[in-house]
Amino acid sequence: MLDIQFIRDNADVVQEKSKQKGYDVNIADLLKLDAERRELTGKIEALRAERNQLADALKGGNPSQEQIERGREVKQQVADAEALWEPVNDSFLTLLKRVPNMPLDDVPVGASEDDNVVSKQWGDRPQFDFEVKNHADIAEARGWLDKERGAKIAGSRFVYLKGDLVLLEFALWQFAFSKLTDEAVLGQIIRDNNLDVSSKPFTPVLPPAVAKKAVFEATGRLNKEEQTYKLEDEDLWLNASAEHTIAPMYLGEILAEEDFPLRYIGYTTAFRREAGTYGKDMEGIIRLHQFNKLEMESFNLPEHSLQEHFFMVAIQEYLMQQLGLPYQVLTKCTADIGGPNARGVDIEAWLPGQGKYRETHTADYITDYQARRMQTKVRRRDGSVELVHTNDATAFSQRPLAAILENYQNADGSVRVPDALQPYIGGKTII
RNA sequence: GGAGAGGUGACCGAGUGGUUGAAGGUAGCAGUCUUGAAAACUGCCGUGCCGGCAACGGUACCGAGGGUUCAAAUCCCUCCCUCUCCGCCA
Repeated sequence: MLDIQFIRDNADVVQEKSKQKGYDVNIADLLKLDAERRELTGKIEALRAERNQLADALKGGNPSQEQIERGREVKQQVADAEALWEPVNDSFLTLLKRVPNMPLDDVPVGASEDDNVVSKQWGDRPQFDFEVKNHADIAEARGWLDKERGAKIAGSRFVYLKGDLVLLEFALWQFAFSKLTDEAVLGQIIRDNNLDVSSKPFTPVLPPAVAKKAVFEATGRLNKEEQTYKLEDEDLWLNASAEHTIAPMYLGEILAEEDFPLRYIGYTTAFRREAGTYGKDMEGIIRLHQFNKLEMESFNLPEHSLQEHFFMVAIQEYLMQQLGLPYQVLTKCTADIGGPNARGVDIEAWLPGQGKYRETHTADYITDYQARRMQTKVRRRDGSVELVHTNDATAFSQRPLAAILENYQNADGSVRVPDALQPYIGGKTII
């Protein structure tokens, strides 16, 4: 959520930029509620001050009947004032939370994902002298993907992944873990991209796969009920990304400046209901209800967070380059970056079997928007306290597996293993 | 699942109705001393919101939410969590 003081001081900008992101919020209404809330707060605090003074005067004990009567009277007045304040406060908070983060100036203004800007393309698309297949056909032919039995057990969009594809997936995780925990590798990425960030390695983490509703709400990620699975009879929701359970790790905490940046590389199985997307992107493993993902999440000092964002994108590119997968980088437009984001980048891998680029990575630049609700702060060396910045980005999901199958396919239906993954799959060169 | 103990500031830890926003200690910051450092000593040292240029004032917060009372960290209720022992189990 945004700082209300910032909204008061920049009402026009906030209104305009919210509109650019496609958010229908009325800043004038919000400020009216804000003023009303402040006025009522003032009244309540004045009454409380009176109550406290009264109690203070009676500290010795033995209050007179008259004093007790007066105390009751003030108490009732406080209660009445609070009853007026509460609905105003609720409306105020509801509206405030609805105001999206402000996009940076370099974010293209757009109305839909069609207005995202391709900022870079890398790699040569492979040429084939046979009819290329998509990853689903390749995988099903090899017995690596069983959708029918997955559906029998758990419903559509749940699958069995089997055989060498499973080994390839774990090779992908191991590959990423080993690079992101290697300070020398990170240092090289930083130098190659002229970045000004720490080379502190990422800490691997296996977070809880579920969280309480209040925690999900605090992350500001709108995990609407139609998108998120809930456990029956429990106040627990299944995560839709490791980010959802790693970001709130320091909920309500004040961290020491010298510990920054705090970098995590977390693995979870994620669950998404994907309501409203049936018939869209259904092939293979592209949009399943259950998938595995390795996610980068870091907590940063405000002055370092933008560089950290670029660093995460650079890491994503490095990983894709190591795999030899052609990709393009998208600077997402205002309509597509999402409410909490000030900037967003997608990476799309080339899928020859489909003849198009498909999203495999996202990088989110969130400033303090998420930290404000989570109340995750840093105590600076001078003793002052301020909100941290959070950054997150995909390291790998399972989608790059689809890209590997399609880009590295052979005429006989086998698949060459990218050089970078071979050490992590027992030295195999072909599966 | 059963029995018991407990959740207080960055950390440890006092505090069972009013003079406690909270003793004491650690860490941190500033200083004295020292060639320098350490030690010792002195002072400062929670967060949010409202008002104020500021000094400061008001208010809220002692796991969360309710309640009792003129007055709650302290009493009552519900929930969450942690620890110990027993049971069960990957």
